[in-house]
Amino acid sequence: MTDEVPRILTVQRAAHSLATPAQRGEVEAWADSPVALPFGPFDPNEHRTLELGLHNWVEQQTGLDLGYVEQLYTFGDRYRDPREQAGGPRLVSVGYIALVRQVPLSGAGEAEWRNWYDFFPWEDWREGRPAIVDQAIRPRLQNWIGRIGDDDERQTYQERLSIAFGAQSAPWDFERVLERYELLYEAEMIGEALRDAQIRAAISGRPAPQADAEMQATAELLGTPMALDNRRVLATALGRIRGKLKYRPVVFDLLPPTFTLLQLQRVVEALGGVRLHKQNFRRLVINGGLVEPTGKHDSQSRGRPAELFRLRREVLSERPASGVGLPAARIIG
Amino acid sequence: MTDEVPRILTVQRAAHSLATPAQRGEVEAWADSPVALPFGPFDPNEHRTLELGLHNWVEQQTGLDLGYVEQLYTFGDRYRDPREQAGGPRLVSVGYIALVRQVPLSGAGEAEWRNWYDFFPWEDWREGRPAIVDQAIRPRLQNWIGRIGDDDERQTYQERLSIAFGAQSAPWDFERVLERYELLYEAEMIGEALRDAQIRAAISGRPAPQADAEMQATAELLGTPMALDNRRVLATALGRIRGKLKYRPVVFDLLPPTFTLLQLQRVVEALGGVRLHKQNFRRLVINGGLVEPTGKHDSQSRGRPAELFRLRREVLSERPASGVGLPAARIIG
DNA sequence: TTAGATATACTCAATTTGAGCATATTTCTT
DNA sequence: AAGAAATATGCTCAAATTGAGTATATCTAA
Repeated sequence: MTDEVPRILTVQRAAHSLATPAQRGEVEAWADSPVALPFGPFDPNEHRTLELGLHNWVEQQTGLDLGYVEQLYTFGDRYRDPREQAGGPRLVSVGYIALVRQVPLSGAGEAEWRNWYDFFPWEDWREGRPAIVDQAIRPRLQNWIGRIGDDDERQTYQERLSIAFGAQSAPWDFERVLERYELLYEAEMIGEALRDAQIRAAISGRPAPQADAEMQATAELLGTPMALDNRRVLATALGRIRGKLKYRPVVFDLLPPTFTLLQLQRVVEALGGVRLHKQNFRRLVINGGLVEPTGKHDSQSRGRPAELFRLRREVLSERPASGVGLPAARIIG
Repeated sequence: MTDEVPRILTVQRAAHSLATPAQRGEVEAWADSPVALPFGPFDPNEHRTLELGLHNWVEQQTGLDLGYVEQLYTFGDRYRDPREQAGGPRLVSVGYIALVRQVPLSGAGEAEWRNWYDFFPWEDWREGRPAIVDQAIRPRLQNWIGRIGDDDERQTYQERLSIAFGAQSAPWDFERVLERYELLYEAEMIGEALRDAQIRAAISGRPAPQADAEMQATAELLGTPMALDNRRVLATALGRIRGKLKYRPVVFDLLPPTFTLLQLQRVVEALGGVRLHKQNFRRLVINGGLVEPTGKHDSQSRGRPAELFRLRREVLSERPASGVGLPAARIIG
């Protein structure tokens, strides 16, 4: 994070592809986005574990020394790379999440820190409900669903819309980042969807579908495209992090060893995409035993100096919180 | 589940291995357990997605038609199969969880339902704290850690012990199934650890380490071994399910369409490995809007007939629960 | 010197949780 | 037929947590 902006590390998409060189020439014209998540091959001879391989090429591409990482998801669908050949090899990617403090970058990948809400402008509610939701997303999705012929199918999509983007009955669920992205992709409102349709057409020799100016404009409203399905991967990651926020002390990797409570709150807010009630937030983290005061004070700020806190190491071994769902139900014994 | 026993589906381990036939002959003597999780190859030509591949071979091996499945984790460490060759191919497995009602089995895999606490006897606290924890596990682990020479390393293991198996400061955390399994494996208290040590020795030509009678006895106390690292995979799954239990309505796949609240409670208890307070559990699921009454009653039971409930479909779209960790902190706006 | 900004303390009602008691409706035993 | 045992369900009540403020403290900038 810098200031209040949560950032992800991107690299320039190297010219790698599963397609044959011939196809590549033909298809490369459909400008794939050069913005990619850091990625690299897994070499079973070199690396004892997937995680060690990860550390290795992240270091090479970005100069970054990762600490704690966590496996995210394994992506193996056909045509993740739309240039993939039927009958050819499959691109299977094992995604990992690492939370690190922002540091200067080096390495071979032309790495860059980017505001992750550039990729999901509808996910940041810190300044209130984003206008884009009601002005562009909902009406267009509703329109697209309305045009579905089959009754059952339309019904299903209608329900997915309510779940993903909320409704009277269901509030906006900040964790459903992936569901939202997938709906937008299926409705071809996302840049990648237009691009992939073009590529598929080019490869199969069909005439390229025409994306009209309005579709293009919508796609531009809906954030920066990424290479391949990287934005989908990123959506999965954001959802996962938001979920974890609730029950694991996960944000401290993004903070210096000592920090003020407002700094902590700002990080949580940035990841969650919401504003929190300040006094109650303090009470929660202090009474919850997550942090302990250092006695020192921050001098840089505008008003009354804030006390510096540190993470209570013991938290990692104590039960961090017991959630509210099913068996928060009292355990007997 | 049958009655109060949670079960997993196992198959007979087919004679598959990454080792060469020559090595296989040599090593097959170290009787690998025939108890395995259902598994199968992924064929990118056949299957559009990993998940479709999964459905396919599960059907073949067990005759089971899976509904909802969820990706668990991808396992790619070297020597997951201890017969693996240095420089040879790597066995990478993408694990999935499916929750299904118990049905009769068919298929080619000689599938069987087995009590999952047969594999983790220390995880079932429904009849109180299992004696095995204090009589066998803790003292032996403590002893093993005590013999570690390096001070820092011993300290680290001591902390892992507290986190995994609890201590004065930290209570037993029912979700840390994997941490517990890994400690036991590292301490060579688990059957698989003894077996893998033997196999590694045989392959490298070193003299086989002698597991004395006491180690053998301990290993037998600590549950049924499985093929390869399947028990580790299973530990990961159990931990994941227990985590999900808290904030997602995940148990209903294990119940008939209508059920009594006690049935529901028994399922939750079986997965969680704990007993719950009955009246409060009712209040939680009813007031939480998870279930709704059908008006019908169960007639089979001993005492007063229990009302039959069903899952409220709407729950799937509503916020299921908002957890307690960090930003249960009130959202402003 | 004061306005503005920020931090922190404290209050109070509403809600949720933990623990239990009481009552209702069955079947089983004698 | 009369309990006894088992199960389901309703209800209470104190303790803890949460939601939403108000009040006060301590700094910087003008």
